[in-house]
Amino acid sequence: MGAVKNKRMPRAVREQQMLDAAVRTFGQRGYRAASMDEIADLAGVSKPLVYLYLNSKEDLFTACIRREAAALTSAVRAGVHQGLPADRQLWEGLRAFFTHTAQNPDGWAVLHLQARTHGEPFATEVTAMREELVAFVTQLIAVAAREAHREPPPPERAEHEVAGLAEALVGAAESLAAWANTTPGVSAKQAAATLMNFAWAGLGNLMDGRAWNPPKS
Amino acid sequence: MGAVKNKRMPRAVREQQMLDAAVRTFGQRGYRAASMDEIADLAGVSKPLVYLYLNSKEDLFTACIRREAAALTSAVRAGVHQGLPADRQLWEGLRAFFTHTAQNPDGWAVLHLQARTHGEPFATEVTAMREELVAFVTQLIAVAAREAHREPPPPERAEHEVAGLAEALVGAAESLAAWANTTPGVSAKQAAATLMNFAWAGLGNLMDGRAWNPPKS
Amino acid sequence: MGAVKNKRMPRAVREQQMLDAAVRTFGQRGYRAASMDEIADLAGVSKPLVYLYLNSKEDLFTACIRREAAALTSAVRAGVHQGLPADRQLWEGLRAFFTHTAQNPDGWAVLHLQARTHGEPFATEVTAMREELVAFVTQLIAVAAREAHREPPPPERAEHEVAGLAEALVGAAESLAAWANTTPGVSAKQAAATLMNFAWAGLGNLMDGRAWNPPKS
Amino acid sequence: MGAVKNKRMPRAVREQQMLDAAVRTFGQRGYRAASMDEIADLAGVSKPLVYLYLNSKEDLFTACIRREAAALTSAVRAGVHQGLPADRQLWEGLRAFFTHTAQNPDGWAVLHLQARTHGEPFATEVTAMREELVAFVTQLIAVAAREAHREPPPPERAEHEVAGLAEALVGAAESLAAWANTTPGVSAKQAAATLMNFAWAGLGNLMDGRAWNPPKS
DNA sequence: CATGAATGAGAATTCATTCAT
DNA sequence: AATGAATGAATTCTCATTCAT
Repeated sequence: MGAVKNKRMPRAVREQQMLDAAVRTFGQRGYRAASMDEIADLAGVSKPLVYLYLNSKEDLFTACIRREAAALTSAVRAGVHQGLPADRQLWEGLRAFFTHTAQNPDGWAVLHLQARTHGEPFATEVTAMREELVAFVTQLIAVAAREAHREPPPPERAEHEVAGLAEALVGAAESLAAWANTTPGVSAKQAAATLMNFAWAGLGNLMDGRAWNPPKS
Repeated sequence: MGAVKNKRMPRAVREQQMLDAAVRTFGQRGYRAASMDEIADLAGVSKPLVYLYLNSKEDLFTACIRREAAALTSAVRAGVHQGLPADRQLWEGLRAFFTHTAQNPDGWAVLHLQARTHGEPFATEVTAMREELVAFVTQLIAVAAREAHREPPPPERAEHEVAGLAEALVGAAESLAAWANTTPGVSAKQAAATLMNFAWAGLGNLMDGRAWNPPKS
Repeated sequence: MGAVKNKRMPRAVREQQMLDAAVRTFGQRGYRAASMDEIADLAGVSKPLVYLYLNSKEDLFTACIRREAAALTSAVRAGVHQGLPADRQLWEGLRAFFTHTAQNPDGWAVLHLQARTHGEPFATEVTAMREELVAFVTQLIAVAAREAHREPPPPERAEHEVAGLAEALVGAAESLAAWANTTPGVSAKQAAATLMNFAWAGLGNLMDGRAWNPPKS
Repeated sequence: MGAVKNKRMPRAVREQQMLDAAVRTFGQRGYRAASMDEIADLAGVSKPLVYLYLNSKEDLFTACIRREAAALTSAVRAGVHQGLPADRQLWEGLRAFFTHTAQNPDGWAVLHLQARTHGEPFATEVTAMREELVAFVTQLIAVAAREAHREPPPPERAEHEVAGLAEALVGAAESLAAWANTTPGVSAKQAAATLMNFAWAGLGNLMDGRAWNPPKS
């Protein structure tokens, strides 16, 4: 069982305990495999109470997604200090992102794996967060362009490219994180640096129009 | 329902029909949410036949993973022609990758999302495929370095850097593919181009020693 | 259907109802042929409740065995009054045994037939009860020998002979009980008398050294 | 797999192979737990052939019972030589019985455990065999009475008593056999002698009217 | 605020049995 | 004489969800 079975706690506290238990369970077992029984047990309450506060499994999962998404985006925002040069801002953002996800593996699993793997009510929830992060990167690019005294790329063209870039970055980051964790002699910081390098060069090229051009065929 | 109704087919054929149905169902619903009933229905056979040929849900899922992994790696291999310059080879590989995943969205969902989201028997299956792709990319990077007549960096340092790059590239490709599949208006070729651009610049920079260096803090 | 319909009973009560239904069903149909559906119906509850309280078919069967074994051994013990002469004690024990098995034919079928017919988790359960009965009989035989003021045979030889007799007696009682239960016109008392007669004569002969000796061949 | 998969054998041979496999499987797994698949496999034939020759699981089981019952009764008859004194005949009969059942544990399990544990079509089958054995013992008692120049007990009274005795004997024999098998220092022959003693003394008493009488209570 | 008691609906898996060849 | 292909009908077990207190 999880928390000590304290009787009579204010609702807000109980709800957080439930969400803690739910995030942990969903993250480790997956949405379908997680059972309300296990979650209630882990939270140290009875099942009916979970239903009373959070309505249904679907709603509970949604609540998890929202809480974890909010936590992640604020962690990233909190890590970045306006006024720094753009590359430094990107670096700090990446670092905050990696730190937070590493410290909340279950929350990250919920956001990245479970929420995307289980159909429509949930995928939409994550999209909001994703868009927020993309917006943040987009803005950084604008800043970088200004610093370089260059015109930012026309928004239309940029949109897809930046979104794709964000996807690529997250995927690369995940891969690198897993790889760094399992390869001796590679530190998290080194992995982050590799990624930053990768990203910064790519960004630079894109903004300069110095693109690699596909052959005709 | 899927195949034309029923009637006495040789085992090999039936098995493929079942795998087709299973990949589709697993890819769309997820491992847990997919029911053997639905799969059997979609394959146009009765459930017992599915069990007779493929033993269990777990085995069926594993068979799906293996088939799709094999299909993907051969598609990539088939796309690449030895003898071309390295950038061209990378481009062809990426294109083959994105094309294949775009044409087999369910298969890709099985490999990228479902197999990784559902515990141990399955995650290991995908690892093999992943390693094959990483090895392929690693080798391409080596070729590229040779072509550029540049001095290879001291082996120790290089090894990790190249491996990290390969990991990052594959991870980025995986994420991008999923994104391209679910984002209307993004073609496989565009996705490939985005990534290629991104990657090539990063590769170039790194090989030139023009690396971005993390601040001290 | 068994109990009066349904409605909110304390767990202990429900569990006994379930065990009643299970013993009846297992005893009549056999372990494999009995279905959890039928048991739940007979108990007047839904299947999930049976699983909630008793875990699995195997556990349910084990619980039946234990309950019936305990009931039988206490019935036998309760029937015997210390201080009586040995033949009288044996007689009371046998009577209690046959009476109890006659009144609980399903329980006896579970113990004697089903538990022994269905593999390892169960056979072991019955062994404990059996050993208790054998110990009880063994001790009675010793008492009888003392009462007869006869020289006990040299311990080494005696030990095996007494143990063998006790085994034989218990086995005979077990078979007779099953037979009496299924043969009309045979009362528990008659069965007990037949066996007592049989046993007492054999015991007397053996203790007098009037043994039947196998031919050489 | 059992027999080498010989093609094209005459029906009679195949049938015996099937019955061999069936007896083994039924004896070890029990009637319900034995699957036609396993039996067919063990016999080295396809399932449809089993159905072609033996119709159904029920019929197959019945055929097993009949074959094993016949084998057991003829073994006992063959062991006994008319003309010997009655005690000697009983001894030989017991010996033949123990020998045969020890050498055919699966067949004996089918007859003694499975057939009696699984409802009506089968129980009746065994009854025939049982009656034959009881008749054999009854006749021996008559012989013994004649030898002792005593009147045999009036048939009516005898019937139940003798049947009960037969039951008790079988039960005792089984117990002893199991006990002898698991207790070091006890040979099968000793066990048989213990039983013979037990039985012979009991028989003598019964025929003499020297019965142990239950108290009034 | 909190829970013990209870269930409808569905999940995976197995099995005896039949057809068409 | 023999079999590969196929299924209807159970069976065990799980789960999200609700009452009554």
